Amino acid sequence: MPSTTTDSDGTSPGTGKRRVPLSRASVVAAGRRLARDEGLAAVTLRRVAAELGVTAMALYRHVGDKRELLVAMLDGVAEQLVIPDGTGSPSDRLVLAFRALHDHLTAEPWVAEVLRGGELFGPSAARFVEHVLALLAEAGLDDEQAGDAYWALWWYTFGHLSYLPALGPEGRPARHELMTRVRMDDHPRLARMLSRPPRAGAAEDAFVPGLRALLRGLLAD
Amino acid sequence: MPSTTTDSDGTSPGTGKRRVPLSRASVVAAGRRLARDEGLAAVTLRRVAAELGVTAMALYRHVGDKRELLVAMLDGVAEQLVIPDGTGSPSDRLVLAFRALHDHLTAEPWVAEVLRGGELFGPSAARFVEHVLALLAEAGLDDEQAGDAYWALWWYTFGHLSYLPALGPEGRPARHELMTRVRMDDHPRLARMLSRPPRAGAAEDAFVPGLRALLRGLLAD
DNA sequence: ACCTGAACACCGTTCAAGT
DNA sequence: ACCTGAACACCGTTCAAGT
Repeated sequence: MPSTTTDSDGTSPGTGKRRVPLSRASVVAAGRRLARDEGLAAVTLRRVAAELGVTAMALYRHVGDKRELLVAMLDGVAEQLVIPDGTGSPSDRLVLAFRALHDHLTAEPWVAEVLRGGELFGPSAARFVEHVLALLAEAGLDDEQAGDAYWALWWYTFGHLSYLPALGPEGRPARHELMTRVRMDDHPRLARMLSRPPRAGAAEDAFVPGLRALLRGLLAD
Repeated sequence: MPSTTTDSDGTSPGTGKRRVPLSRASVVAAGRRLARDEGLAAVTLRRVAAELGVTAMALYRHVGDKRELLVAMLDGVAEQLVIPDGTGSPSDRLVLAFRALHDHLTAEPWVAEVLRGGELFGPSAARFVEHVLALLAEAGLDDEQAGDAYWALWWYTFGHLSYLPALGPEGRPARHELMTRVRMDDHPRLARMLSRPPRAGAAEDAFVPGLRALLRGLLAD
């Protein structure tokens, strides 16, 4: 019945029978494709299933529930992260690591959204955390200091990723609405900040200086 | 019909007729009460309406749509923020301001969730931004530097607020699940970080030192 | 003017049933 | 073993109808 009524799923269905017999990997891959192409909101079990030419209930045989699907998607991203390293100071190498993380996650914005859902991270992200903790130790921090510093760096990075949409072109209407509702006479500096032409990639360019500033403060005794 | 079948709304309904004739303010107040007591997920138009002894559709006369309700709730919180100030250095006064913001928002965790939805903030938050920008200027930053510094401070604060649930007792199951799935032999430092007894209020206590570190880096020429 | 009832197009999830 | 159909208990939102 739905095969004749639905017409908005232009990819795999239409070929009639499925080639591959539906595995956990294919479900997760379909989820990632959907998230990348149409945003996290498009990742519903029904949509993912449709993408695979199958009903939503068939997915439960492979993923448990939706949360598990999202975590699996997350872990796929973490797995693909390449952590660059160098021969400079621990601080320089930390900048390198976090910039790589930042760029990697910026390329797939839905990841920040899932992380906001409360997930710490998948197992594959452990590599990154371990790498950062080792560099912080090399810089002279003890276990507890390194732990706190790791979280500070992550909060900064995560906050940045979360606010990219609001600062980018997508956030224009919200910023405009705000400017009309705030009495700008009483807030001259805010008015200047909001009205300043948002130079291309300003938010991205601001990330590294802020990161360096945070590191300078964290690593200073 | 629903007045006899529903029995889970213990507050206003049950008194029979409503006292107050349903205003925008009462709708927003009901939303905040619900968010505070049962979390943001409980704030559905149907639940808010039930709380007021009314149908969901009645709300549309007063709030436009759900997003508008959430922004109005947000603005109520911002309005109640008291920004303390002192006579110390700009840096100390910035710590004072952000700590007040942090404590205020920690008390109502749903706010961070709404902000994650992409809202910059409501008009009432303009006071805070203006205050911070003025202090950054006093510390010697020009408009552009102050703008970047403001965002760095906000990213840090927002990231912290977003991760509080994951680090607190609520996040225990997720942390535990993670520890079982990661090969901890390969990640000794991560293992130590996750297994360390999370001292009471560790995340809260880590906020201010990280904030000071960030400020030190941002205000250094 | 203000509110309601019924409906629409969605969700995640369960469960008995098919092959 | 693997998938489907139908159903349940929800969402936000629209629209004609009531008072």
